Amino acid sequence: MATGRTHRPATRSRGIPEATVARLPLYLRALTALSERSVPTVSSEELAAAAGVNSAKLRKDFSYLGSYGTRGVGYDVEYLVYQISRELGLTQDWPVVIVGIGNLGAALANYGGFASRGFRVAALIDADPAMAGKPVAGIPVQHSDDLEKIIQDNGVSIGVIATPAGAAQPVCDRLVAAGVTSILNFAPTVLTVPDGVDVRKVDLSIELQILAFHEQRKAGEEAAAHTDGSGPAAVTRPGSDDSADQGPDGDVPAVMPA
Amino acid sequence: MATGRTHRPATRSRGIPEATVARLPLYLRALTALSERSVPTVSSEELAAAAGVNSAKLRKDFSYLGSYGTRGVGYDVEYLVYQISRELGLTQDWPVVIVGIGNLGAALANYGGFASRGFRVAALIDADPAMAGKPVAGIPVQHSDDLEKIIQDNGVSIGVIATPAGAAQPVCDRLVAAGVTSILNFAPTVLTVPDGVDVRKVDLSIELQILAFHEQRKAGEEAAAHTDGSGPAAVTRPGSDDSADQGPDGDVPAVMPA
DNA sequence: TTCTGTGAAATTATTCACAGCG
DNA sequence: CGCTGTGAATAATTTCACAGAA
Repeated sequence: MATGRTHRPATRSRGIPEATVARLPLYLRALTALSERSVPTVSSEELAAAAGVNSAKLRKDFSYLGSYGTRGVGYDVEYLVYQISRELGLTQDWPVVIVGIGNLGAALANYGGFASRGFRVAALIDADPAMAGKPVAGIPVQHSDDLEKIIQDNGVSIGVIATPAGAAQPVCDRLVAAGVTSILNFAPTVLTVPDGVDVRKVDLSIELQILAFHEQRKAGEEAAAHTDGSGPAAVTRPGSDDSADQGPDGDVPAVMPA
Repeated sequence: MATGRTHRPATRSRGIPEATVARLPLYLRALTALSERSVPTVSSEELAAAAGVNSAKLRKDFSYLGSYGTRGVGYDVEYLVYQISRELGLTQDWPVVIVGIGNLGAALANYGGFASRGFRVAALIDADPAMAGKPVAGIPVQHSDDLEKIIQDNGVSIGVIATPAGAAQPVCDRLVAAGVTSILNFAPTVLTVPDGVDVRKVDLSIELQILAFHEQRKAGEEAAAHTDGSGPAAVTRPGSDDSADQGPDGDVPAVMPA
């Protein structure tokens, strides 16, 4: 468990449910687009469509922030942009460090949307001495020996880990020791952090595996038989003797008939 | 939901809750690590710790798959690896295309974990003619004119979109028209897809914004005043006159006193 | 009349706690 | 005994549906 004992949901801040918090950026993006098109007001229905949620959910979400709409009219775009930005803490500037400047780290450094709203790449850090000084996205890479100093000098509280899996936990520990309290982890590892540190994870292969699950289900729906037989055929139940390992599809009854 | 009208949860397949499905890859990774260390069995407690969840949840999750454990002992690592792999559809091979070979697309193509388990990068596609033929991660980039043919020739059902935001929806439409039914979207856009197509989204700036929210909350907890004043100061409520706009922090009353 | 804001109901997810198998 | 599997209890989230402001 990333956090030790479940203390407080660690999430229900000011009463805004975590699920709502996770959608605020979505609304904000849709609103920003409207703002750029100089659209003055928007209804919950329209905004919900733009954000890909349903309007009841959106209204409920907004109700946690306050009563920012006008009945019969909708929401003032600019005003709502500001309110959500403030709620998300984007009216201030967050210096961020990226640790691990490989393919992915470099891509992140170059990612425009990164810097766009409230976030600023304060430093790029890599363990490879050969990288040191080399500019990536216009920012010179610094060696990880100086990690602590970089964090402190820049007042960084958000760190992005894009190292290989093996390096992630040590890097995480150093970041946390140096004062980082929020971590975005791209390495395929479960990070252990002390209480009070937030970790969010972005994991490509997990997302693909979830898609594969649903994909398989779809396939099994139309063609009930697709038994491939190519799996590790010799796998047997440890305790029990044999029983039928069923094919990969949908609604077939038993899997382990005792 | 990216899908228009909510039809069917699109998610509750074979009765396995979506939240459980989302954790199976986590368990699988932890189990694979154990397997590589030749650990024969593992208790729910140990495995849960390795996966970063609590053991009751893990047991409940596994109970949806069947009774794969042995009371008093634990779970057979190899057997469970196989069962979860099969459940996730990873005993078969999923050809994947990546569309948009910029920084991120290239990083994805190079990402090892991608190919590692059940997934194979069947093709890289980019709209830039200058990219065509250039190998990335050992795979020659193909031009997007041939997208449909590539999908069909390779029997691709999973597509990864790593294009700029503006190109994402058109690319998505073409992928879907060509037969792709699962999409992993890295572009910061809400994709609209027909019913039956699954979309998962990976969005760096959304993750950062969620972290910023919690970060701000932490800051507000110790120092109630951090009023920056740098926000769009001139923003006023559209309809109403004043009323109490509540402030950004925890439980402290007002910060935006009209 | 239109569209927000929100109680209440429905659904989904998590956690508890313990019966019972090995 | 130890540890799984699971009903039952609790919590979180989503959806419904409608009162009421503009």
